[in-house]
Amino acid sequence: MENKKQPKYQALTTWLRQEIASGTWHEGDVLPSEAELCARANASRGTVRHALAQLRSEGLIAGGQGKPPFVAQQVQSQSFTTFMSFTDWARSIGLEAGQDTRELAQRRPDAFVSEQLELDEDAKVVQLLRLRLLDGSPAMLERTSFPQEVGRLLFDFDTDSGSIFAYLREQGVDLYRGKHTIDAVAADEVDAQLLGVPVGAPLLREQRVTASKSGQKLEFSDDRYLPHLANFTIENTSEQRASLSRVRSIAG
Amino acid sequence: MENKKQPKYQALTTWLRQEIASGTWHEGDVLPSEAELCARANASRGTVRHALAQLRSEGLIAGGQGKPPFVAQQVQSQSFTTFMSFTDWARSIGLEAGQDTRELAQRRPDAFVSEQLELDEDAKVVQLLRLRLLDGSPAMLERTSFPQEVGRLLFDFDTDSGSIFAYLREQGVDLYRGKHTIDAVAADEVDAQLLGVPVGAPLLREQRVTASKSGQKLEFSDDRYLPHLANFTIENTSEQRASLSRVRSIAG
DNA sequence: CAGTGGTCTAGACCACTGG
DNA sequence: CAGTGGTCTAGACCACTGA
Repeated sequence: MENKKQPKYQALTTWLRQEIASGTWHEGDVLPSEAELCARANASRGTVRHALAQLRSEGLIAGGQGKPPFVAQQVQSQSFTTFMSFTDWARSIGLEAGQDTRELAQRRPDAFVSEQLELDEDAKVVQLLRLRLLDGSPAMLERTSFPQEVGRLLFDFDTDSGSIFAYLREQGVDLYRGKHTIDAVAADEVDAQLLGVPVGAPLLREQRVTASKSGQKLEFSDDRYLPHLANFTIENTSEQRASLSRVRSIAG
Repeated sequence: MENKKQPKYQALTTWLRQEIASGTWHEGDVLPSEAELCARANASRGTVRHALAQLRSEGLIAGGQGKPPFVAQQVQSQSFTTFMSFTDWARSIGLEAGQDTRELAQRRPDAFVSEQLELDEDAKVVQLLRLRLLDGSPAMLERTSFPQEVGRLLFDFDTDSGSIFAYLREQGVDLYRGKHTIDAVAADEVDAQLLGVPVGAPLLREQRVTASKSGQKLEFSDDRYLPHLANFTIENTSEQRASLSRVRSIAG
């Protein structure tokens, strides 16, 4: 038998997700009815509905009363991983992510960072200043702060080798939820020098706090993008809440 | 009896939402156990769990196995209307929206606007240039273009009186879905003069295409915010997709 | 240990869709 | 009309939490 840890409804969603991804059912195609899925999966209707509800919430399927569910038009929407990881994002748009670490230090944070991470006054953090590249060209500058329990893992990691997000997850760090604030900011001297723009040039800033499932703050980051290289898009309707994705800017 | 159209689980979510909003339970407080909610609502556990799942997906409550659910930190999340309408948004944060219409004109659009609205080459649009205020101070500059069928309604409307979004909906215009692109841009001369910042100052830009349920494009807008007055926030988790809101910036 | 939420079942009735 | 999904029930077993 397989890993019996995974609940049945999740096995079902995984199976359906794969079938859709692999093209067994295409956009607009009708899925098997709930009753038929029950039979195929040898599950009760509640379990099947639990699985379908999950796919519904991901926007993969749609459908209404009296009609079988169908494969929805693929919404421009990114998985948690793609949205949280610059490396994953770059790959998803067909570019290669690069990184140039300028500083990795342990120090006492300023009040703002300390507040974001909900740290004691005397707690130290590990701070990383890293230039991110797309196909070799500067695209974003990240200033990331980690509490010591998390940050110490970075001293055993080559921060020029790739995704810290992926590395920390491999190390068992429970990066579960992200809160992102997006605004615009003028480039300061450091931004200007590393990103190759004049001081005062507009940058697109994303400030992010990442926390564990239990709410413990694990990371704070201030990421500044060249606005002609990246932006954020959101779609919403009067029936659904917004879903978000970060996409490559159209030239201009 | 009441409207019996509303299902029981939804009545439950509504009730719980109100109790939380009205402060019966505060942030971090523990909610009644599922068993107790069953008793109080005279409902089965499945129904109660359906209601709780809804609140969970909205981020209102959290909690894990073996522990009762608790009220989570309030997620900033906005309805479609609040996100689409500056006027509604201002009200939701306790400020008064104002507007100063600088121009309302009918003309042939440039290629970019024409493409966004999916218009024929020779079609004209109604364009609006309007400064938006928060408590009397300039906060955002909007450049909005409407296809003629929609735009002509504006000539019967006082664009200095309030929400165009609300007005158009009253007129039966089916503003159903929005696609928003967020980036940063340097203030041009018009921006600079009306918003009271130097030319080249960073502005937070939201470009938005609004469409009907059937996909017809009804509006394109380029809105430029003073970045210290507004920003966008998004939350996501590894289980749920992102939800978005535009929030008032903390002073800085 | 008792109490909690997580999962699952089997069956029921209703509202809606399509032929 | 038959078939579909939407709602609801009653009961069961498990995994986890905290006293």
